[in-house]
Amino acid sequence: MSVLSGVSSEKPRRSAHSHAAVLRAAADLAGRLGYANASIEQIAAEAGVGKQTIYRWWPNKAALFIEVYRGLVPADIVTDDTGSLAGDLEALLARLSHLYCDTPAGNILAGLIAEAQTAAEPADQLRRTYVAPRRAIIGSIFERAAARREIEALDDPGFASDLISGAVWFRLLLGRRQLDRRFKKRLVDAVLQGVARKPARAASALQSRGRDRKGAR
Amino acid sequence: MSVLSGVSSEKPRRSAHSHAAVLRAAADLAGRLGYANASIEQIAAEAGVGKQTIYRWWPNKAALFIEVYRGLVPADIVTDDTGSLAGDLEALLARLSHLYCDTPAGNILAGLIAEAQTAAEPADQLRRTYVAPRRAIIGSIFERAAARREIEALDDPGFASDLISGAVWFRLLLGRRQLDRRFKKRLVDAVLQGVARKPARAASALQSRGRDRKGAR
Amino acid sequence: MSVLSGVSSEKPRRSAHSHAAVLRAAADLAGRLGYANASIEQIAAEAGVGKQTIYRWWPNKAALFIEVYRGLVPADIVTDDTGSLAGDLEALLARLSHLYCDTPAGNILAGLIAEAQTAAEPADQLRRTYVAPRRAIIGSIFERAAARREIEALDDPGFASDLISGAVWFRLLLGRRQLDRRFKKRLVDAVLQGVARKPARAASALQSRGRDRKGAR
Amino acid sequence: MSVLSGVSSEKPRRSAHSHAAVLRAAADLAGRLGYANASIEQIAAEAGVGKQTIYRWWPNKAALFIEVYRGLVPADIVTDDTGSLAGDLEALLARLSHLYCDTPAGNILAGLIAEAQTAAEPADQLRRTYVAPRRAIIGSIFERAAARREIEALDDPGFASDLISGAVWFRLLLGRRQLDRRFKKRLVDAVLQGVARKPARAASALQSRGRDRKGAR
DNA sequence: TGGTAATCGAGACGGTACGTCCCGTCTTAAG
DNA sequence: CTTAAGACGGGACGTACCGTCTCGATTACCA
Repeated sequence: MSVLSGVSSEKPRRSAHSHAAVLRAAADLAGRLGYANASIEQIAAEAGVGKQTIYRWWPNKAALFIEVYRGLVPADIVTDDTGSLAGDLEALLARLSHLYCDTPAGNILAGLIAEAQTAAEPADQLRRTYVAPRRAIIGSIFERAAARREIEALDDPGFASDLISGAVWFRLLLGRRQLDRRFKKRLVDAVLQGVARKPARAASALQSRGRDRKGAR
Repeated sequence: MSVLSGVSSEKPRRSAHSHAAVLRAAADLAGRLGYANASIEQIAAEAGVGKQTIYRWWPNKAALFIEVYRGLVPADIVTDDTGSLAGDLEALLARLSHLYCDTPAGNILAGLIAEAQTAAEPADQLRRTYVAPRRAIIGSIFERAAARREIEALDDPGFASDLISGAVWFRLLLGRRQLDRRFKKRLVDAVLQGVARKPARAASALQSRGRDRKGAR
Repeated sequence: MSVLSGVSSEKPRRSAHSHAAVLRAAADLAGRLGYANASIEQIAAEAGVGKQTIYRWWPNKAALFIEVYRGLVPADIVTDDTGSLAGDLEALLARLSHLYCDTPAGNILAGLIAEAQTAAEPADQLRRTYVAPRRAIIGSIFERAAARREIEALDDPGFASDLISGAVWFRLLLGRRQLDRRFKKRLVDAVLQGVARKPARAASALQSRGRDRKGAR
Repeated sequence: MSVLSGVSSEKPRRSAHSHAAVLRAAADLAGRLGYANASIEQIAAEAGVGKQTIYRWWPNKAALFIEVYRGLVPADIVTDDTGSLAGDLEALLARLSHLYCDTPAGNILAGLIAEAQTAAEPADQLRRTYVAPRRAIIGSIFERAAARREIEALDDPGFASDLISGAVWFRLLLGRRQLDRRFKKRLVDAVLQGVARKPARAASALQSRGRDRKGAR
């Protein structure tokens, strides 16, 4: 079962058709014009829907686009087990790169984060929709690694997640809009050595990394 | 001399007073209402300035706020040498925390990044005003550490900078709006172990901090 | 039996209760907000009725309010014989004054007339509901006067009616919203001398009136 | 000097062109669709003007249309002296008939009167723009007649005016939208006999008119 | 006496218009 | 010739109603 599912039963949405059309139009326009320039007016027109229908179901633009964002994140962003922590992280980075470069998701997310600076409610929803699932995904990757005794269990998986998310985010939104091979490599390395600890008694593992335990807080 | 200064000689600004008043009003309004809700109209009114005066000197809202942002970053964000890499990073984090939590800088930056997703020119200016100076600062911190032979010189200081900036950014804009002690500690640790390498023969460096290092890659 | 009654057998109205509630709510709202500001939406809400129920029984707002108007005109607006033309006219004016000043009828009528300028169907209905009955009433007053040989029969009673109705209308809708004693006096006088002719051999009639310049009423 | 002139110097209207275009478009649309259906939105569009420009200069639709109405009333509605009261009144009726049948003035006036039932301010303005000038015109006709000793001076010229205006109004707005020859004749007769009094020693006056009881109509 | 159709309230739907805010440009008058 | 002030054409906001359209839930009539 997906981490991001099970959210659709909020209200008795009467017109499933209109609902879908609005989300589609919103994603479209955000892709073409950017979050800020995608007006409710245009979205309504493009969806062939009255403005009121939008305002009926979403309290504000942010709420609408949070649902749009949710729809853009594919279920399979939670990756299969590749057998190694590095492999899992690389697979995730590939999927994030695709999500933010080939869909309007990056643009939308930037707009949402900007809006979240001022309004409290969008901020909360954004944390629930974006931060929490992201931490869940990355957390489970580390759990898997710990389960296969590749590393010890992290005592703050949220931090690891934020480190990765922040780096990706920074690179994509302020850089060249792509995650090059080198960047991905460095990021995986930095995470492996910066936040992960080798398991205590791990003969073979000790050789491969030789990192010791005391002092790293 | 500051890394971020020396940019003011663009045009023969007739009214230095008006210029300052606009920047002050813009910072004020962004602080109170957020970047998106601070309209040129209000800024002009609050500054006691004609709208045209704003449009004369800045091509668009983003350009104005980039200058506002620049003005909010204090010269002393480039810290003195504390004698250790960890110390320097901690000092920087403290200053960033202050900048983004106690001034409208975070709010403005979020708005600018959102705008940069759509428009090319603000994106460029933003990279020049924000990304580049930030990399310069962090780069110089690592250079200092290499000079005192605490670490080897990094072969990609930009990556280290982005890793730190991204993490801070993520935490501040999507989290609790503060960098708690634990987070700062973890981030410094992760950077030290994740991107820095000990110098080949590192006798003196070991002394400079009680932290032991043997075997870190 | 009233001149304006006997119109209710159009359809098998299922819910007499709803029907009445709608008319009541409409009259109420028109009184409080004016014809134009009384929306079908509010009327439905205030009547505790679905909008469809209103649209089912009345083709448009004008039709609804024509029925409301009809309901506001009391049966006894057709006055008893006071014995003289002047007396009958004065009695009518008193009733009209009450109707237009103490009920929303004036407000509604103004709205209906405005609407009738554009739409043909409301115009027709308005003539049937308002102009025709008014002419009938005033016509019968003059007939009564002719029958008692106070005046000769008018050859255009419609004109006399319009003259009176117009004057009342003008005064009420554009003036001080009341018919003062002096106005009523002058109007009756003007009608008596302006449209009525004394009967050819009118000995008795002259007595029955004894009205001349000085001391009328 | 015209009774209805001297009103244009209210504010420093910046764009005389826009001002005229709005009035023209409003008159046009009211003529085509009626007062109620002429929306500010359409007027702005047809005039090639921003909506705000309309709201800037007129507080509401009624105020705008009062100015439109004022512009539709021709200066020469104040007629030359025809030499007799009957002639003057007939000339006025002819002009009113034209005004209300061949221009949107009637439609607009109906809308304004309806609106005046609810709002106080439009009601006042309407009295100033419509009722007062009308009374002035008709009053001066009667004054002229008194001056040439055709009748005695009226002690309530306002009543005479309202009687005429009301009759015309009623006929035009609720009838066949024209003032036929017969109606005009009857109205002039009724006014002459109903509100005007022959002068006490009226030898000359009788000559000047040659009109007496027999033969009228 | 149970079935079935019309009617009921509620209110969602695609729309139009409202009156307001702001955009970026243009005009005016004062200095 | 630059200001502050603010009008201009325009686009979007979020709201109120329009008249039509589904919904179940009564309800009243026929079977």
